[in-house]
Amino acid sequence: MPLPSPLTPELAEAIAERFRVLGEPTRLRLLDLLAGGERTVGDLASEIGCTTANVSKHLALMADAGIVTRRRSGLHAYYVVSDTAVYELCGQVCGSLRAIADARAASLRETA
Amino acid sequence: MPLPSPLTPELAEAIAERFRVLGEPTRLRLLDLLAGGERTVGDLASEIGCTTANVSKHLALMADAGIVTRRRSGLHAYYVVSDTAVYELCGQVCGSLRAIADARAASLRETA
DNA sequence: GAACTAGATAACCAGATAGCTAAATGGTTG
DNA sequence: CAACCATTTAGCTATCTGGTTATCTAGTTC
Repeated sequence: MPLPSPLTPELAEAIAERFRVLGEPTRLRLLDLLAGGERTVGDLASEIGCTTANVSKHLALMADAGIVTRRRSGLHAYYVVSDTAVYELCGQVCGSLRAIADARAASLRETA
Repeated sequence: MPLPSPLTPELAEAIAERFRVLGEPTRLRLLDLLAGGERTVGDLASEIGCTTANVSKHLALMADAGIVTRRRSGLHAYYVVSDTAVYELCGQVCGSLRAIADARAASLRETA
């Protein structure tokens, strides 16, 4: 299933929206903590060091985006990552960052 | 080279920043147009339908991020994608979006 | 049902940013 | 060097959003 070319504004917006969800460090840290399995809001909040209200908002946003899902049990809400492709994305971005840093270091050397 | 766990705030910010660069539909459309090879600013601007000033700013931002590089020749500035991994990222995101849409459609059917 | 707890939501503020117009820069050509 | 051209930058506005505090909801326990 190839992408339309030129990319339509609508599809560009849909893809961009997903990137925006991932473009926030607190959310990436939450996803990282969730890599070990489901966790509660308060648990995540205390580990990250911010308010439960804030964490709840981030998780709700990611749930809307289809990245995490929620399971209620008693007083607690357990969140789990439903789209594990996000970890691949993060890994690939790290690869790019490393490659760019290396290239810049090399160009500094040859200019010197 | 594994990522540190838990993800440090600094690395989370670095990864998030790259996602933010991609989290803008106009930039994604520019990258799509650049998939065919290098193009000038005015060329890209007229194809997308916005001001050259705006396109120039977007391209400068992506150049800072190491995604595109610039080549000046006479009056023109030719931009080209230097980190082609961005196309992989977009493709993966499209895959996720499709999977999520399918899953939601399926859950609608079974609830009905 | 009253007190308590976990989580969600509302209202608000501060900072970031995409877009515009206008002005500046750098290169070319008469 | 003067006119011109493509690109960049500056200044501005409107919008969006991450974080906070305060309030509300829902489930538990006594």
